Amino acid sequence: MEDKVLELKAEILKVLAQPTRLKILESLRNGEKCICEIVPAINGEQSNVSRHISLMQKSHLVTTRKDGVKVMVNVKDPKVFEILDKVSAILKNQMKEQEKLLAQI
Amino acid sequence: MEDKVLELKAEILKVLAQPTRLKILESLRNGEKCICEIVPAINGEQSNVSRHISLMQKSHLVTTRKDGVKVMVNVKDPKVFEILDKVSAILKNQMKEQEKLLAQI
DNA sequence: GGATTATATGATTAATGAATCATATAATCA
DNA sequence: TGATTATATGATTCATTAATCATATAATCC
Repeated sequence: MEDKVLELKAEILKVLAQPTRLKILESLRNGEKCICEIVPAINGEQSNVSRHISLMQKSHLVTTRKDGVKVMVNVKDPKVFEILDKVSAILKNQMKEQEKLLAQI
Repeated sequence: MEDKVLELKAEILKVLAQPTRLKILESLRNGEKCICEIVPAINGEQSNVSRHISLMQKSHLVTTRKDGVKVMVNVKDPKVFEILDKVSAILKNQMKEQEKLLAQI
């Protein structure tokens, strides 16, 4: 695979690879929310949440639209959630293996 | 979702979110390779490849076994490739949108 | 117009990570 | 044993990034 494509893929993954952004994305599973709803939902700081959403928008993982004073945020491609679910599945498998190892003690 | 779980998910994604590691993983799609094969396959530096593989092993994304002097590397969970494929799919969609925008000019 | 609410952003700090060079360890073979 | 091949690791450098505080912008309502 070409290097540029790999870098683009790495960039997308990098945006996903951050706990606060994962929290924000999880809070958007049920659809659009404004930033003012996301902040309390994830117990975050306004300026920090704003920056993270701006970053995710720049990398085209979320879309935003203005509704009066509010900025409504939505996850653009549901495949994002499929990726997060696959990561969960990998984590679960890892846990199972750990349990097996523990059982041998 | 609990914070600790989100951090674990972010850690897995962080391991994937690096071009050199993506290259290594892609080189392992067809199965086990020793580090000495991976280095030329991705046109990388020996010490760097060694470090990246060690890191992926610590986060349980690859397994390693010794075969004489060689260290054979394998991707542990094929779901990793499914994730990489989903990222590719997202990228392709993004490209398509860009083309649409360009066509409007 | 002034107050309020929602969002954005500059500046700073602290932490993390990738690459590289040099060198160390370790297994194999002649 | 000595040479060779494969891998690991310490030290360094450079770059990136998350969080936070303070403040700025911007829309809405009274």
